[in-house]
Amino acid sequence: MSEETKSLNFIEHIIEEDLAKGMSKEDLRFRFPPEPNGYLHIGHTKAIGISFGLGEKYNAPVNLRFDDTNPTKEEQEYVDAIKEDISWLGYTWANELYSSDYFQQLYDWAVQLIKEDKAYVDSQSSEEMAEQKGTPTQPGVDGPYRNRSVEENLELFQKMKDGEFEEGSHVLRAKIDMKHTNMLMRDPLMYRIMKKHHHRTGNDWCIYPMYDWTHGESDYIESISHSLCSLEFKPHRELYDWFLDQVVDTANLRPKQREFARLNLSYTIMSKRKLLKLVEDKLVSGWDDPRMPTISGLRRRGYTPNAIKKFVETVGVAKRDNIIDVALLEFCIREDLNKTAPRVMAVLDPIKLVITNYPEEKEEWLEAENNQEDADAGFRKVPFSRELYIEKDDFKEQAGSKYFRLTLGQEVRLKNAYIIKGENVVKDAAGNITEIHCTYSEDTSKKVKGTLHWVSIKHAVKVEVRVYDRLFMDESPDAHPEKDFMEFLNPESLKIITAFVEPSLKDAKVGDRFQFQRLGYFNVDKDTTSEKLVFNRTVGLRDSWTKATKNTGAGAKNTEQMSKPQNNQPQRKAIDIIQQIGKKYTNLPEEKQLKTKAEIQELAKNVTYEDLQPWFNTAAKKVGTRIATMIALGVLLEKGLERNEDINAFIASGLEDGNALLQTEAQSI
RNA sequence: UGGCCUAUGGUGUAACUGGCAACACGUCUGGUUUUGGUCCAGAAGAGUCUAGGUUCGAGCCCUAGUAGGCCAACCA
Repeated sequence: MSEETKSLNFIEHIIEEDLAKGMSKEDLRFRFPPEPNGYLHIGHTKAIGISFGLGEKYNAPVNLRFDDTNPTKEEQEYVDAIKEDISWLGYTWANELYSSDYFQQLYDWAVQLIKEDKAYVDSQSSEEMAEQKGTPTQPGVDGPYRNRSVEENLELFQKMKDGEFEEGSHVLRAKIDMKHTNMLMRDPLMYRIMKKHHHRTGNDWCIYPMYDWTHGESDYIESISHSLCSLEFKPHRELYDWFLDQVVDTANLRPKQREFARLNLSYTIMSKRKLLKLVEDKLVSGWDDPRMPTISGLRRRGYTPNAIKKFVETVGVAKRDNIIDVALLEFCIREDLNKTAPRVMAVLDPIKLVITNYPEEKEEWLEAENNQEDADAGFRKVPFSRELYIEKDDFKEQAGSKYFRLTLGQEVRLKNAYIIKGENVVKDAAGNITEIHCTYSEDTSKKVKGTLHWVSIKHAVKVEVRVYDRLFMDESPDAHPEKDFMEFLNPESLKIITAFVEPSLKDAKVGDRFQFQRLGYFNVDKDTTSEKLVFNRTVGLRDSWTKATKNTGAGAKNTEQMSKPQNNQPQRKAIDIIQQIGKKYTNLPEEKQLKTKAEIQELAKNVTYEDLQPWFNTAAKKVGTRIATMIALGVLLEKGLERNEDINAFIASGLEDGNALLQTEAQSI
């Protein structure tokens, strides 16, 4: 059984290499280390997907470790939310752990470092220390307390621990090198005094370790083989290794930190601080507002774990900064929901349709397929009667031939029901259409261009629908140094609509997902009460009609419909094709070279000197391109092109070139 | 005026040990369709940042440049 070989990302390559070099598969172990100071967002999903994905791939344990070394910011609420989000995504951690579990061990190691004269207590203000630290371009200088005796350091550190000092009066620093080119190595802080209650250790400690001192040692304690984090921690790696050097026993596994580029999404912000501001300023309803990029927001919006995982898998893992198009996220959720969401009919922007030849009191319950993508989804009944709602957009008094929907005199199909023909309209005094009158025919076998969704007015259920658009109108709202990201807020990111849905939806439960046919995917919001159903629009269907009309000047209504730059060229120029096929000329086997040469000569007949001339400056290294240019030049000269300085210089350079093929072509001219 | 990292279609990611640059999204055609959805078939779009070097052959190796990112919290 041959497995399909999927290409590996750079982290997987590193692991495979380690395995090849003798590391045992059983030693593989990963961790996801969130700080419980906010909610997880789609960006974290990438980190989660990488570490937990690796765990699944190699059948290795993955720890969930809360990095809780700063009691002023961290709260139990966030711990609970993070656990819920990871579970919801479908991942299982091997152990639930906390950096605070290791406070004693960390303290003991710190004492050991002091005894080895590798750490010292500094008693200056943070301003003084910052000054001595220098800048990225200027080395730092040693502070006055750097050479305290081991005994004094031990005593001071003990007193720090015992709570005898005020916050800010002393810190413990590693003694490394104040002139180091990496600023993180300029005697980094290991401990600060904080007389704060900690969500797990209570008031046991009044000194708390810093991230750098904590993280690598925690990895070591847990025997994490590969400690994966985002790119901005790259400079920390040197310090991570230095701290490890001080405590690692070579008999044990030594963790390895590797960094990948974090996920950025277009039209979205990921900073926890900025997301918090949206919550605090009440611009959104909370961390789980369906417009938020948080996992809880996406969940409430109707996204599925599968879609999110697929998305993370698709964006890949590399080391360069990226901005992923939200269209990819939308593709992933549509792809998933298309297969699973039951179809129903709902009218969001209703106009009354009267079927004049349908009896007043009659009603029929017609059979409707729940999901044609899923053979097991079954059927339901939908009520039909003389008076229906259809979408306003689905009718025009008169329209061009490209309009497939209802017009006067034309026939369209009502989904799951009959064929109707527009007859006339009723207007109010202002000239607005209030009713459309039509006649129906029971022959449903007819071929018609359009199919409309509808609901029977008598049976319809009135519901609230929340239609979301992107929160920001700029592709990267927080990438403008001159402008605040808040300036780009989209005032129309939420539209609350009263809509009518078919009665089968009456019993829908919070979280249930549906496709409102021809409109999009919707789910039942938690604000739903026994009185009122509330739906969120998860994402609209792909809509090539709106796309086509807006190009002809109908105008985009919202930012989702904003057109992207179109980059279509009617036809490629002959010279471009020549350069393309010429590029690999020297790599080709001889027979193919001949074929390619003939092709170039054929194409060259359509090339002007003005097209060709710029290619004379092609870098010497790009021999293939130069050969192609030389061949084409030959054709032009044969056609009667006059030689000039540029041409002669180009031929001369070809004659002198080290490449025999290029020489030959130059000689033949 | 330092150190580190990165550079491949519009976007994201591949390309094994150097061998005709591939996949997904997006875009555009056409077909099927009781969803202008899905599905199917196809197309356009890349001088692999620049200039040198090594090589029969470079996206990949070397050198120099350019551009972008990160680094000066008692945050993580």
